[in-house]
Amino acid sequence: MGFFDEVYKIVKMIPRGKVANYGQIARLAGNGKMARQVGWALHVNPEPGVIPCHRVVMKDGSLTKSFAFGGIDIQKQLLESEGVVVGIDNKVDMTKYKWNTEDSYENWF
DNA sequence: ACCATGACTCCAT
DNA sequence: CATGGAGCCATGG
Repeated sequence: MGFFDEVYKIVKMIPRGKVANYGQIARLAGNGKMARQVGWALHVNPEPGVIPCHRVVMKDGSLTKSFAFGGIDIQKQLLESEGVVVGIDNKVDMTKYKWNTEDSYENWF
């Protein structure tokens, strides 16, 4: 597979304690307009413990309400267990926790 | 091939 | 800041 593999590979690269948004992953996978497909890819092929999909959130930091591993509360719990503070409105501070791919070149060095 | 759906995002109100 | 509509594209019926 092409796009899906890229998505899984990239999601696995997200550092612990950081989050990424769908559009960002889509762009890294080669197609900046596939944000929805990224979410769909994670939804149909969730590999708990392998793909840290709880680190993928909306562009504004909102957690997805259709999280497939038990709900938004589980995702929130997983994030906080990694040190990512989730607000009462289920949002994270993107300016503080966003995965900076620019500084992560070493990942595909 | 067409239509509906969706873990998205952008822009106008 | 909240909401709604439009654009987006892969998948499935």
